[in-house]
Amino acid sequence: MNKRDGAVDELLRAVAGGPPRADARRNVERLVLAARAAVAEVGVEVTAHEIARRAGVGIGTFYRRVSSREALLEAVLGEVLGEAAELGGRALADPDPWRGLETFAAGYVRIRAESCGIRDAIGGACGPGLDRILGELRELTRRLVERAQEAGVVRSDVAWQDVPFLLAAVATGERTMGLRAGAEQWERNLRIVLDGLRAAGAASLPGEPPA
Amino acid sequence: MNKRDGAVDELLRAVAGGPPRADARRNVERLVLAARAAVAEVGVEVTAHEIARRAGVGIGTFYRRVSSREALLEAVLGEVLGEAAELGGRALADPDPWRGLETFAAGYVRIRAESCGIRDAIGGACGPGLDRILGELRELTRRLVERAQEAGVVRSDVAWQDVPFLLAAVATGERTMGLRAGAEQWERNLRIVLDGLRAAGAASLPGEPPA
Amino acid sequence: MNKRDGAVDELLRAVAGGPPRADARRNVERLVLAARAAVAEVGVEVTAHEIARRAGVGIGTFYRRVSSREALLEAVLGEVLGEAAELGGRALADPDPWRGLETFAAGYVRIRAESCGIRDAIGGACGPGLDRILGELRELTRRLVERAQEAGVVRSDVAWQDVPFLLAAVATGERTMGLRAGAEQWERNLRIVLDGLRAAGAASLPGEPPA
Amino acid sequence: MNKRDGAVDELLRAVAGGPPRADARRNVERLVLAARAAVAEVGVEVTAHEIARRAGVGIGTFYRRVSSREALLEAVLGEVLGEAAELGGRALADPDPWRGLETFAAGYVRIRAESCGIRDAIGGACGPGLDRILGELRELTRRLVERAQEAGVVRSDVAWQDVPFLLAAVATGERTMGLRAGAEQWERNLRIVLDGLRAAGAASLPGEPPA
DNA sequence: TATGAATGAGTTTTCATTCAT
DNA sequence: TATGAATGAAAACTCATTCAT
Repeated sequence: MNKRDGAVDELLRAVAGGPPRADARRNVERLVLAARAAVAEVGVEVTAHEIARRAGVGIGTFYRRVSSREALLEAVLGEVLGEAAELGGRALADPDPWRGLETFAAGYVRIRAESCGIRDAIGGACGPGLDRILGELRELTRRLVERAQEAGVVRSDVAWQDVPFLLAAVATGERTMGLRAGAEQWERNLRIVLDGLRAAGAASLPGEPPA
Repeated sequence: MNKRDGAVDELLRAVAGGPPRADARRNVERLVLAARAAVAEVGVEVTAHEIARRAGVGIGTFYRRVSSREALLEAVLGEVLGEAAELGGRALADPDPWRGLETFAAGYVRIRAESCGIRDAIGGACGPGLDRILGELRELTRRLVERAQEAGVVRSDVAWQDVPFLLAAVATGERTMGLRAGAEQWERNLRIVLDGLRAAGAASLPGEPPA
Repeated sequence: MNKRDGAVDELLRAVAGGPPRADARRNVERLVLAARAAVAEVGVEVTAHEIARRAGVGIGTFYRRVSSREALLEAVLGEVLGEAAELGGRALADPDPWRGLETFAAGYVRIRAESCGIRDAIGGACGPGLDRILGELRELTRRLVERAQEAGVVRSDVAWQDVPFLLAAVATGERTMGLRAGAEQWERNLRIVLDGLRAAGAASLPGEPPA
Repeated sequence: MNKRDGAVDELLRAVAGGPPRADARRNVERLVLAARAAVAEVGVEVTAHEIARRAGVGIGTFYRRVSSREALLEAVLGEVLGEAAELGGRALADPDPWRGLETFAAGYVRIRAESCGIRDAIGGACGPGLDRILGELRELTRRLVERAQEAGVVRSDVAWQDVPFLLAAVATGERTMGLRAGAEQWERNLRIVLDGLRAAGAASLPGEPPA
């Protein structure tokens, strides 16, 4: 049972009392996978029936395993965040503080963009199931940013809490102001943001860092 | 009748032949106002009934005045964009190219944030009613950015088309990674982005600018 | 005020106390005319607004003059029936009993077909406003048929009350069984029916004539 | 599963992949039955809710089983036409050409009258689901009429395509010209029409037969 | 008086969720 | 247990009719 199964386990625990049967686990896995693909393809508004169909299970099984459509989406989110945390761990292992931050930023943005529809929900009013992974992710972000600041490659007026918001911002929608984004638009955005984060920055930031 | 009534007029024109009656105009205004507030509060998915209720009119009046829920949202968008364009004009009148861009950026982000729910739709598949105002806005953005580049205060590897995407990104959601944004979060984001846009930037941007 | 204004007068009487003003009468006439054209064009399901628009009056005037959409359709019906009765009178003046019946039949079918949508309602649950004209029409039919029977050109086992039903049927819909009717289909139908009515007929009719 | 279940099967096939469950089939049958009765009673304009109520199912089941109100009406039509075609087959098996035609005519009119509201739609712009059965019905009609003409018992100036229109005409409404039809009115009408179709007929028909 | 603005019940349809098979 | 049938509360939108201007 690797780290990324956390979301699946969460769901299984929520229902059963005894140890989950093998087929139950398989169905939950299928549902999470199908939901992720479906969200990526048609957006967060996918219907429960559509997800069940893609997972190859009946709608009855869907609700027996998942308790609600929203709970499943939360589980998908948990998976995505788990991947982001893994990535954060690897980034922290990079001896170069700036490169580590850069790597994490790029990966985080990409992962987030892939689960495009749910991104609005990320960090939103999530159930307690996501608290642990979110906490982990915050801790990783804090360490990556502070290490980079100590190394003098990130300006010191930035708080580590600013970074999640900045990264959340990078993956914009397909279109704005009547313009259509190319495939690399978010990479261009990220470059600007990272350049803005470098030590060079002069004026101090307004307001307080988020809590 | 000031410029910002454009959207209201648009809707009135779509239905009646003669000059619109006072009460009709009042109701359209109420509807646009209510829709804007409702979208800001509960998101683009507000129901027609809810908007009608907030505007204090019957559902029949809603559809008589507005033809469809989507048309009303488009009108709200038109209003928001109109305000942004006004702001852009004033920014271009500022003799300092950097300050002009900065002013526009801050205002644009604020205006956009106020109509938060529709922001995803901005620039999306809008009806022709918005084409004119979007074109105007693009032209303003182009002139503001190119003027700043000619003055050497914005890095030259940025395309003016990047700027709308960067600004669209700045006003992030309330929460991310379990953190809650303070009221000035978008201002902090904007500062970083603007610093990233300054001439100092070294590496050239990847990919192609959006069309 | 000729005979065909009966329907208009009916409506005027239903509302006003004193003698109807000239413009009131003009508006009712317009409404009946517009309703007739509208029904012929788009069917009985025309909306009140559409009729008002075609008549060039407001919807308020519509209801002030007409009391209800249904009442207006009934008035149209009254007009149509009035024309049919006029025709019946002329047919009775024809010295040839068979030719008289034939003329009436053809005209009645044509008139009925023109007000195609309301034909289902003809004779249906009409208000008392139509009773007089319907009675007149029945009397004319009776005399035409009985005169022809006395002259030996219509079989005697037919009751005059059968004829309205036979004629009502002749103007069929545009399509049936996947076939499309030509413009003269009802004339072909009528010819068959008239031939069936001729004295030649052998077997007596089943059941009782309608009351 | 007899022939008359064709319409039910059609609807079931449209939704499910595997073999339909017993309760699903029961509900479709109920819906088709209820729709048929409802149409006969209140006309084609019956609401989906009303049909569902009569069938004793929820509105959700209505749409799960039937896809749309119109599709259900088409299915009802299909059933009716199926019954007519069966009857036509039996009529063709009758060695007496005239009696065969007579039998078919009577049955067709009766069947049609039962689904009185949809009769306007018969042959109208139907979906492809009805094309086959309509074609079958046309072919039967053609053979019945031509056989009778060859036997010299139907006048030769009639085209077989006239017959569907004539039969469509026989089943008139309940009331016309203020008269109320007795139960056998359509039988009386049919007798006249059939007598008109007999070989005796003199004058040739006007216009062209329908295509 | 004529106008047309406002009304809201009613229509078709969708979809999250429950429950019988 | 897995299935998919059934449910019904909305949602968008229409239209006959009333009422303020």
